[in-house]
Amino acid sequence: MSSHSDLLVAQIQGAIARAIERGDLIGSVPANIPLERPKNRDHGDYASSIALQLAKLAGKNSREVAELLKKDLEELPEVATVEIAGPGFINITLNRASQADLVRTILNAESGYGQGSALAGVKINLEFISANPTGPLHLGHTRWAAVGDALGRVLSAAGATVTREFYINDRGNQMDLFGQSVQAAAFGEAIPKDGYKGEYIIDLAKSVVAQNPKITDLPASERLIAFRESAYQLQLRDQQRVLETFRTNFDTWFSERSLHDGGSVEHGLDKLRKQGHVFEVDGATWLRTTDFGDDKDRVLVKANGDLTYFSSDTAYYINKRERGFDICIYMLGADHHGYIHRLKAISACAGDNPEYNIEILIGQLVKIMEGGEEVKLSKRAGTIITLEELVEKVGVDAARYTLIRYPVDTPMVMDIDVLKRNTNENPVYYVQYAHARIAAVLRNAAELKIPSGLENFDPAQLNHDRENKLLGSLAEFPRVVAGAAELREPHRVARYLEELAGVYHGFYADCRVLPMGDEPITSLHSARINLCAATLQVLKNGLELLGVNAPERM
RNA sequence: GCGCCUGUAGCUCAGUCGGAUAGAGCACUCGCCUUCUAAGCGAGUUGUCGCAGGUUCGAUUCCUGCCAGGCGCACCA
Repeated sequence: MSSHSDLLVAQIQGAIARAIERGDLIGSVPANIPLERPKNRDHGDYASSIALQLAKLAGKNSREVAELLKKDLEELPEVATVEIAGPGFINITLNRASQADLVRTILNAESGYGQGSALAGVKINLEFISANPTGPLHLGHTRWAAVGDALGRVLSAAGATVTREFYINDRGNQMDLFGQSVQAAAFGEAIPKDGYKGEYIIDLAKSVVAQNPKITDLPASERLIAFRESAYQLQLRDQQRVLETFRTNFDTWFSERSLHDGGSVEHGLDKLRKQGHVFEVDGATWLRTTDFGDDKDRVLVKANGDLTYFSSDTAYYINKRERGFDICIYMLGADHHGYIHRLKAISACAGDNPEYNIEILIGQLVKIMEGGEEVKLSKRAGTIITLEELVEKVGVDAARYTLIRYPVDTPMVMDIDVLKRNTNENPVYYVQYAHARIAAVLRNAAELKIPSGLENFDPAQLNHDRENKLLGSLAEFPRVVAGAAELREPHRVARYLEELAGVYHGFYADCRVLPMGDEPITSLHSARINLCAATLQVLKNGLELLGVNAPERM
């Protein structure tokens, strides 16, 4: 993916090196050259403020420094003009035809356009949702289902090997309480206090009994376990089914129990002991997480011999690392932000680098508004609205897109009424509409038998301002994907697509693509059709990264 | 008390590495469909980037303090 920006950066670095050799500049060549696409079109296709940074060190006026670099840039065949503006900005305008050649790059790369290699060779474990198998997935899980899945796609696009993992919290008191609740429902008894309520418990009880009618005859001790285990399996399968319809697929469903049954917890404890961060007080076994920024030490084994949930966490982290993952990403809800320090401390206690091997992303809350009021009721779960209910209301595409388009560290409000609307207010339709519109143009072009292959593509034809702007946006895509992966922020892809859709609509309004009436067919028509096809490809690739459909017709 | 997150237009929000005149959508005003999807396009109006300092050529962005809001601080899971 060699882009114009890479080319320009390399040329600027070369120019600086030559200037240093001549003695015009002192110091070394900076590794990072600032190069941006200016908001203002008068500032060229690309602009760099490098001269302002170098001026200090060189003891020269920054405009003088810019002049030193100007000639070298002008030598590039791809560059049309170089201007020095303001305090010393270098504004670069590309040769139109060379910029239009991007269409060729995109159409040849197809779905590969936008893929990069920044994370090549890095094995990432991406853990998200990780709900208890004791009830339906609700709104909080839904945000992660959408964002986590999109992040997985974006990281893969950056070259990483990604494993999506769902940690099943299938151990502990909650499971027992769950079993008791389902059993009580089966016998029509009162749900134990602090037990699970909601219609789904009754449905589960019916399913469990239907599956195994003899369950009610079992002796009490066996019966409770049987209820718990059957209901667990049914509820887990229900979560899997719902996630599948939401287009969120996991590579690994990791059971907390398996950590204990497989000896991973003991193994983890051993490892931490060897690292020297385990101690005993009051009969309990502790991990000295305060050595690494936690505000208090944490108990691994209680005085009564029981293992804490925290012990599972440590064992799980160590297990992930031993499975070969370089980076373990945890996506947690806002109510778990207190876990950041202790999880980082686990990594440090295990002898890893907590700045690299472990990352914790915290997602803030989601609220749903409908008819001007907050929606809280859920028929199924009794309290909070479920993933399935949200999808029933607005569909998978709108739900996924809306959840992804905001940074996760800010609380968000989903307005159901807006999501049902098919207008500009609803960004998912805006982007999808652009895709469908282009698809229609290409269908018509094929029908008119206009030569449209790349062999008929003359980049020099594309010199309208709108075409130029569209090409500029298309060129940004690989950079946007790389940035989204690096910063773990898939919403950047969504925002980019909205901008691209807007730029396309502008082009469409001013640049007629197909011949009118009996107008003769020219190479401009062919060129524009190729530009449309390239835009279609980028919209499609972008939507694919979000797991949102790119419809051919709307 | 300690910790995490947030504060940008009337509303909902973008704005990685500090850059030129801080951007979208909605709302409001006005234009554009007898030929490619008007679910669209164009033009206009809207700001003490929470407050106060600091760092520097330059701060919405980085640092410190304060104010306001959300959330969390178990030998629960």
